[in-house]
Amino acid sequence: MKLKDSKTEEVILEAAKSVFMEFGLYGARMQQIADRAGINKALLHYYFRNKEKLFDRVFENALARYFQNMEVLLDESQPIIDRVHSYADRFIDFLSEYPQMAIFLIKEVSLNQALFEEKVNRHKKEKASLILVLNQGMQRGEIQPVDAMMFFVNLVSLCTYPFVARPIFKVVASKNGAQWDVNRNLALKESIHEFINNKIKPL
Amino acid sequence: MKLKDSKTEEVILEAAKSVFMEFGLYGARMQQIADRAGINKALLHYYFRNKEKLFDRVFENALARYFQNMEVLLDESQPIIDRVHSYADRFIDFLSEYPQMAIFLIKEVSLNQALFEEKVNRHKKEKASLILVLNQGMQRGEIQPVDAMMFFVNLVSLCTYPFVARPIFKVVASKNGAQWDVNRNLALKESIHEFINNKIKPL
DNA sequence: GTCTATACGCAGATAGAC
DNA sequence: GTCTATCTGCGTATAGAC
Repeated sequence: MKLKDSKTEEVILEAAKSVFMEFGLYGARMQQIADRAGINKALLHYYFRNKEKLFDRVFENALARYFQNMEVLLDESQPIIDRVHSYADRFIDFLSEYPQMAIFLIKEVSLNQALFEEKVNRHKKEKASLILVLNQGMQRGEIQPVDAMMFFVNLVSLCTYPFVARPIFKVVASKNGAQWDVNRNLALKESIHEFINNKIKPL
Repeated sequence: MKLKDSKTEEVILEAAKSVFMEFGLYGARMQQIADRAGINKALLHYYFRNKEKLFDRVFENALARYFQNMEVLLDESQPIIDRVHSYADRFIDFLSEYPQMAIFLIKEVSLNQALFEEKVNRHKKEKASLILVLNQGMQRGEIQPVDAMMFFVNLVSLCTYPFVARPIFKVVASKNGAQWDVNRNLALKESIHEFINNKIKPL
């Protein structure tokens, strides 16, 4: 029955999130986390015992947010194709707000796949899987038949990689007299909506 | 006039490449590079002075290979739309052979954008920019009008992210009774060709 | 050129005062 | 709970023998 969420603990978690997201597990420095939290290094260990455990907490939160996006898929009041459009929009909004999240996930997952798998399983209670919903939509004849897994991969790629590789795209853009900015999100969404319609919109 | 490429130097570079690609600049350990090269740690410093300089050499090679892909775009004997298809295919073949390359680039670029920009400039001699070629194609009426930068981002996303986020996709696939394997490359290519045709193929 | 041994610094973790 | 001071281990880098 612990009602007391220590203020300090929250501050630390917030600082840890920002540092871990920027530098990853191994790149992050406990000193920097302490600095951003405005406290001492030793206090980090007092609250979270060690770096891995602190990271775990941050990672857990990140994963929760990541999977939380999928819930829109379960809104039975909307036709499936609309849910897919919303899903893409939310995905991009999420990444706009936490641009480091994707690369943060990838970095650590690629270093420690087993850990990731274990953690994902803790979040799998939801049936809000795009692939599931797509298959459902195909059975009902609500959408065009597609390879659901491939569609999922394509869609997530279109949404995510612009954020993951933003530094690269910015360089390419400037070398070509083009723009690649946050304010291109709307155009990105439109482009993806077009993709979705081309692939699964009923004729 | 140095004709003599030291055998040891090559072996070290090969080992360094594999370790740096797997763990990144800061994650890589000189000891592990030495181990994979079958030599001693001190010898690394003898040949390359320090870790950063060794990394530089590897990074340089990676960038060269990365940009080398673009050359197919300049083959005037082919219609532009075919070049774009080839470009995508080559991109995927490249990433199949060096699956760590993309994430390797992203990791380090996101940590040190300035360095990346400087290095890219050293490779910019080529006019083989997809964006340039697209604009050319539009002027000639060879392809449908599109936002060239957005098309570039979409296309690169579709090609690259499946490799970058492979661990994640594998987990998702297995949780949904689907497959996500190297041997899905052909299907991935087909999917991307469809995207290209939808976007820019003349009616 | 290649090795062993070692110096050096950094970052995570702990001890212990307050 | 929060701090300062300190220990410890690891990883880069160097010295120096062969």
